[in-house]
Amino acid sequence: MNLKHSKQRDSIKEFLKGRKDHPTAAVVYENVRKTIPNISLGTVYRNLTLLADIGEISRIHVGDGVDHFDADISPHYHFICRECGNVMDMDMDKMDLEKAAGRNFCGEIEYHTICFYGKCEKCCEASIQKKHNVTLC
Amino acid sequence: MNLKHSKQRDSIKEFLKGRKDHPTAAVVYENVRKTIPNISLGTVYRNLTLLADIGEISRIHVGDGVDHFDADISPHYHFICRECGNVMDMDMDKMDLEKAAGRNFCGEIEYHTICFYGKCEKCCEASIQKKHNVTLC
DNA sequence: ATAATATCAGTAATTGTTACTACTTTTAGA
DNA sequence: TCTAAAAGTAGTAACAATTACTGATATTAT
Repeated sequence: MNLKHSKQRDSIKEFLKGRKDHPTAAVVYENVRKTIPNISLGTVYRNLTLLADIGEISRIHVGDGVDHFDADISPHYHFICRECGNVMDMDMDKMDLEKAAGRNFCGEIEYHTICFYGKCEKCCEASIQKKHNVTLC
Repeated sequence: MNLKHSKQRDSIKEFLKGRKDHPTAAVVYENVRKTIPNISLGTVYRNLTLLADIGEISRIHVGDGVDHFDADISPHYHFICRECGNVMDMDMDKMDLEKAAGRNFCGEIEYHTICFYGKCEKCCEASIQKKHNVTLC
């Protein structure tokens, strides 16, 4: 393997592993800067791309125009709140859809993604509070 | 409704309706230009966004960094060829996944998308031809 | 008709991401 | 443990997709 060690890449990977949300490159940059103040945004992008390419992290497209990254590479699905934009994991098994999909399809299906969209728990509570003008404890 | 009529918007909608693939804004622009030569790319973007917002078309994110648009707003899933980048419809029923997903989730699920990724029929054939150095009829 | 306003063309600005360049680290081998 | 090749880096410029702005035009209700 022609990969060399770098503390920048380590920090990026470590930061991602400590998060359960799905940060963007900009968020990774802002946070890794706390330990490596002069790290470059380009370095963050390059290493996120590299880590995703070699399969150590995964890149998530949720439709907000920004790439998100996830240290959890086990197969799972995502939920995106249309209110606050948060990306969270869905606690459900991965579906065996590819066999069903392949019945009417002549190419080769390699993998699939599912995104659920709606309003997350927090935003649901917030809108109830707003509607009834009360504060839940 | 504070919507006024415009031939630009009509052309955009009509072009989209005549396509079974899922063109990008740039492709829409290039084609609508054949009937309205001095239409602006900004107008295409604005109207695609407007039509998507009012639900007359849908915007598709497949992860290639470019937005695709689809005049077919009936619920269905997509396949994206990782070789040629084509976006096509999957001929399968929409799954009832939201009930299952909601069991361990406290927010409100409004809709979901599924994207299958792999190699399309054409690209499969092309790679077989390349491997065996033959031309299929 | 005409006034109000949605829409337009053209262009500038913004945003997320990638490429480039000269300098710095890492690491395998003498 | 030197040393030099290769990978990595910071900083910045470039890029591509998209959006915002501006003054002009088209549509529609009255």
